[in-house]
Amino acid sequence: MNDGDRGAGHAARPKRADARRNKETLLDAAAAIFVTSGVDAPVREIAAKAGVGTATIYRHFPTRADLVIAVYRHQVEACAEAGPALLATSATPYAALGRWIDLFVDFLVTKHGLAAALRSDDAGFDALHAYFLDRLVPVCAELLDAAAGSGEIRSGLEAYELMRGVGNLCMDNDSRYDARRLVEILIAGLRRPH
Amino acid sequence: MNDGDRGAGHAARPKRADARRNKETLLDAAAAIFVTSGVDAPVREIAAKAGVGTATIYRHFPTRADLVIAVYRHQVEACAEAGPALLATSATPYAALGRWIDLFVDFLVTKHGLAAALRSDDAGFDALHAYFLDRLVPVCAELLDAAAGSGEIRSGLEAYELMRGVGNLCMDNDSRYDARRLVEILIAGLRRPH
DNA sequence: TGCTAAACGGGACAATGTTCCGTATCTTCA
DNA sequence: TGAAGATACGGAACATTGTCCCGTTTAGCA
Repeated sequence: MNDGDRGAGHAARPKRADARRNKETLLDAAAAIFVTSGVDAPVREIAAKAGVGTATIYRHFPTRADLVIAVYRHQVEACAEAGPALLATSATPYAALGRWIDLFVDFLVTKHGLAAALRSDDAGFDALHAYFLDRLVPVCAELLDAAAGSGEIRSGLEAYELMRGVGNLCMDNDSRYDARRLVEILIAGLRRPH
Repeated sequence: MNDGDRGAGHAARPKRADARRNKETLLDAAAAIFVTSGVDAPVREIAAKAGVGTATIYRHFPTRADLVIAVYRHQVEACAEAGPALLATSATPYAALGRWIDLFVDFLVTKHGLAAALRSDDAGFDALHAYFLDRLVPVCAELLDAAAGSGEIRSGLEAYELMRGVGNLCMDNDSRYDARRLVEILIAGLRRPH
């Protein structure tokens, strides 16, 4: 789906060329700023970097969540698509689950403040929340179900809850804290006692 | 240690009675506001509830962390003191660890935003962070060491990291998320595979 | 009762999110 | 090619909140 069209069948008027250009510029600027200042960087900072007014940001991305989603969409999609692939190539479903969670963790820990935003019950982040849910929870559920089906893990934990827990464990940049290790322990805790 | 004295040996002039009174009033007001609006409630709101000016808050509690610590000091102390007691009365060190973590979770989940503040790398919360560390990490370390010594859990995880992980799992009020369950899985993940 | 230091309160300032409106620019159509 | 209308823009304006300052009040004491 391109920026110029409307997605649905009957094509309405395409957006103006300068608007499309600005949207691209904003995405690049936001991506750069997010790396240095996190996803909570001031709107003015992003606008300045892109060389546009603040209103332009709100016009293209009504909420901050929309901007965050747009910036990370590619990586989220890649993560989502990796799920079935891992399930097909790993020795056991549980191994696939572990590897997929690793991917998710890798994604989260490199994005300052993303996990915090994801957790936030601030209304402005609802869209972000919903997007991650729609895109990743079903993938996780598939892996979880497979691992439960093979008898490797206890059942009864919702994918939603697991994802949220992993996200919570990752929203921490402390130097004496290793999110990967904690997540690994959490996943180990899923194993059915035998 | 009372509010009127200086703690150390040579007693300087005690604080004025109205100052002590205001400090008490502020603590009560803050406790009430924290319940309804979380520990991030606006300074003005707390000041208004207590019927004092905003500057008075800063005078008594230079950072928000100081206020939060003062409000929850009793509960934190109680939690810290429960550690050795549980170790003495539980069937195994691992059981004691589990029960103590339960206490900690109970404390955290009932305080909106406390865990988030604890996690925050915002400089203003350094004191809060340090206090929790000083007071609770040693207790946790004792339980962890005991459980490792009895061979029930894998060793190699710092108490600091575990506490932080548990704290992270608890900073979530989502209705479809149960922090206790996730923490239970995490603790289960500590068990030495056998 | 009057003096002094402590404490107070509310306004001032700064940072940031959000919205509004006059202006500039693109697109279309003749 | 040159208006006309729709679209998008930019920055100022407003709201919220944390933080600090300063003139005023008050408690403690002689």
